[in-house]
Amino acid sequence: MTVVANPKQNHLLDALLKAEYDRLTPDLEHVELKLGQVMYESGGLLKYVYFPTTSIISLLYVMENGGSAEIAVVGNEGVLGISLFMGGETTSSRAVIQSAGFAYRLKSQILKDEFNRGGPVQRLLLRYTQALITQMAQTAVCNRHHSVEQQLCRWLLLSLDRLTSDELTMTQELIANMLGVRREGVTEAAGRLQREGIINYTRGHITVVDRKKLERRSCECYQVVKAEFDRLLPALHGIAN
Amino acid sequence: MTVVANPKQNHLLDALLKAEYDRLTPDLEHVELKLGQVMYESGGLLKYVYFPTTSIISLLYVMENGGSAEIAVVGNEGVLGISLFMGGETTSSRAVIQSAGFAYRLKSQILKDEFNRGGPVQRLLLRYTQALITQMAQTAVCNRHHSVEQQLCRWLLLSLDRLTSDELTMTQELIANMLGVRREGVTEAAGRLQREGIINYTRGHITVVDRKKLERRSCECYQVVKAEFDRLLPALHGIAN
DNA sequence: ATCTATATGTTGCCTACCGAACATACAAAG
DNA sequence: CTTTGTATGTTCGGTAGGCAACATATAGAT
Repeated sequence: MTVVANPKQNHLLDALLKAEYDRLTPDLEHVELKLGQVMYESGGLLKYVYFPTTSIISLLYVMENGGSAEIAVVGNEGVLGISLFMGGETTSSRAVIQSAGFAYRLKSQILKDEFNRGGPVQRLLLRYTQALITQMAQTAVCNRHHSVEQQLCRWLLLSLDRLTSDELTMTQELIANMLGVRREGVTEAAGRLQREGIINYTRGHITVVDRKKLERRSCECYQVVKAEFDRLLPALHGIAN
Repeated sequence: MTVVANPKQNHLLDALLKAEYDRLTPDLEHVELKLGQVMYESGGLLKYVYFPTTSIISLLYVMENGGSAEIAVVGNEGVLGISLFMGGETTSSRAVIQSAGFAYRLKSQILKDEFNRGGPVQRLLLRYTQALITQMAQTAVCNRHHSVEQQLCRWLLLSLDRLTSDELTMTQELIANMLGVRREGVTEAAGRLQREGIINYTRGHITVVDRKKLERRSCECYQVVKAEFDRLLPALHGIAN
């Protein structure tokens, strides 16, 4: 893959009209994000917002007792740092790199100014936020009702959709952290999926072999979230919105 | 309580500047909402938005198999129908009256126009949305990690904060639906709380006797959500925002 | 005052998941 | 090619909460 880095790898940036795109590009910085890197700490200030291209960022809530749970993920379909333009300045969750890769970052103030122009950029960002809300809501439902295996499938699918390859670099321990379950639970579920030829993994590398079957093993939550993203953010290449 | 109905009973309306408040009031309709009434169906269009004054509305996701889970609640601190100005037009959740009472409703288009002016009303609504997002995120965490009893406490506290009285009209069956757990689980937890003199209930009426103890029995989620609402929406009476 | 719908109480069994402790086995570095 | 850190496998007992089936009690209607 010798694709030259390009802001348009991020769907939100890609959806901008030429005028806005040209206004923002000079300020976009291409940065590499390492696995496990903490982008935002709960309660911290947002100096930059990030538009992932090949990376995936996980929004994680860490409890007082150290337990954790993933709230949502942000990949090339979105942007990290919505609380900036929502007016909160900070969030109560932590943002961690779930899958190493690249992103374009932008100084907070610049995005804020752009947002406050109130034009298509604002509308686009709000629609994205709405999709993210759906993801969070569905996570709540999923946490309540679905088995570890179903959730693992959902999680793999959501990750897959945000990557170009069908392999993800991710230990079961880390997945367990994201899902807020024990590692053993993930091991068992993953073992089952492997035995049935749905996935394949070795020490931190998971390859999805049979995506169709994976979808069938997942709970409805994956489809609900995906459908909502597709509805709110269909592929619009500079078509405004 | 012979308080004359007043839009300012809703904190968002109360926070408006005089100019905006005067612009909107002529279009506000005072309506009564009955327990169990469905305000929005999943996927439906939003004809009105609602600013509760004495009612509480529950955002509920209903799964394919009929199971359900509450995503968030909306009371006198907020507004039902954020997806309107977020650009989604619809949501994937259902909105049900959890506690009967009154609300002011506004034709969707009017709020949308006001939002699109981009002034303080927009900022206020976005900050509210941010608080709501926190509530959803915390619900996800809570569903993952906390016991039925802890969740019941959190739920009672959140409801209490949105009412003027310390009594709520609500069967255990309904609470169970909201929390997405079995009724028996609620019965047990409620029984324990009653035996310890924290609450008191009889056939659909729950009275909170010792709020302090209730807070101690709740998980951290209640405080996190409350703190975020207080931070983002402190009592601002027409102070703009 | 009685009836009846409905809210609450209770019990037993079952499964998924937790917590902890430990065994194995692979990959990368020396 | 061996070492060693780390990822994965497995097992055990414990428990919360699921599902089902039923008992009781009370508010409100007649």
